[in-house]
Amino acid sequence: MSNQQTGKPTRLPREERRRQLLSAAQEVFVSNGFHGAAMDDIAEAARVSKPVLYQHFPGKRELYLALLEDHLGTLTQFLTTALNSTTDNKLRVRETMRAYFLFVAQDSQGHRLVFESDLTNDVEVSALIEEFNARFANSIAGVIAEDTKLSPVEATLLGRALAGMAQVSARFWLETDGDLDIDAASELVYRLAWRGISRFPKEI
Amino acid sequence: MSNQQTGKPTRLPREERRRQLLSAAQEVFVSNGFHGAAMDDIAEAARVSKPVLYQHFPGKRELYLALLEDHLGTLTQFLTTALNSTTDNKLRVRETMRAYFLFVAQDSQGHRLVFESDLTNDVEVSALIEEFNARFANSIAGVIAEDTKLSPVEATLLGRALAGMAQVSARFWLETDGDLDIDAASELVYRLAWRGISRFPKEI
DNA sequence: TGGACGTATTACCCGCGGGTAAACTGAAGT
DNA sequence: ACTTCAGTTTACCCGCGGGTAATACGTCCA
Repeated sequence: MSNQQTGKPTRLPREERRRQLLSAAQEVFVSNGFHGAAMDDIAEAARVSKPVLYQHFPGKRELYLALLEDHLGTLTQFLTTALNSTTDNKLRVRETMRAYFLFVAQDSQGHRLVFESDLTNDVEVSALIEEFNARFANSIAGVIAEDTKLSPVEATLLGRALAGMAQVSARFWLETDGDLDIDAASELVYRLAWRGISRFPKEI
Repeated sequence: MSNQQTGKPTRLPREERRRQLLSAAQEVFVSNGFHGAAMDDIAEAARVSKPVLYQHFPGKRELYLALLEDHLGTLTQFLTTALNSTTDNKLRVRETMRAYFLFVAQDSQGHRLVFESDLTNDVEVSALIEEFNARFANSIAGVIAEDTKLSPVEATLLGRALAGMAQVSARFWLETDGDLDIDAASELVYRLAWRGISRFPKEI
């Protein structure tokens, strides 16, 4: 493996190289999954030899984890921004739904690592994802508890339900791009969610 | 590897052996995932030597697919029964949600293969799952379209959203068993869903 | 100018695990 | 009893892929 198709090794400052490696790994992991991605593939995608990879990351797993944490951080930021953008619960739900759609629509395809990981048997991976889901669902549960008289346990279940709704619908929407623009889609799902939870305790 | 801890090989009629192998494979796949499961593990779990496995299934992949199709079939049956159990859409949604919870609560843990597969990069696996999701979401979309004036595209998105809600909340509920019994949990999520979709086109 | 350190590379190791060849065994048919 | 054949086992192959020596190259600083 030569660094450029036919060229000499290009030397890069450590941080820059690291970013490049992460970006190459991202692509390969996204299109092949963790198990389908070979370290050789990633090295090749980065136009670098394998040991370079191991100078920056102790192993494949850690490389993957670095990316996963990265994207979970981004998504968390999207969501907290949305949640804090207003004090009106209705608008809060609307903005949060929109944030989900925006995250999924990012060109990095980071959502695939988060929501379609094929490394779910790794305890650390599943812990990271579960921790994120728990935090997010609990935020929603808080909003629900505020507007209804449901018990914490019940509110948490509904929080998970709505989080799942957001995640699944956003991913589906992305696949069918063109049919519905992002605003129309997220607005629709938001309305579904809001109608579902608002004034919940009352009949029908 | 001897067939019984300390015993001689036990000979079994073909069909019976096949069922036993499937059941052993099920356990191993469920607890280790596809990639974490070695054919040796499965053979050992079935108290059988590896070539026996290959007499019944051409390969690991096919063994996995057999199980996956099996569980998707079961779930499909649960759902169609629920969908056909009434003509009242409200009750239909309720029964369908309940069916989802019942499926997840089965002791076979089959839902893990379906909803937490780590073989999503395999085209056939993802096609099977996607086909199922599409069918189910479209059924819901039909119910929605019947009760609202949404376009097919919009109804489909909401169908996916509700399907995702059912799936995610049922799985979450299973993890926290004890807090809420299955009827209370599925009832709660059903109400969330039904409030969300019923009379959708009207404001708020 | 030269050596020291960080950056790369080539070339290799080796274990895990999917898959198989060949031989063994025991029950059923003649 | 002898054959036969399905069901089973032992013992092996071998490639993929994660991970690692050992080494070369450049650049900065004394």
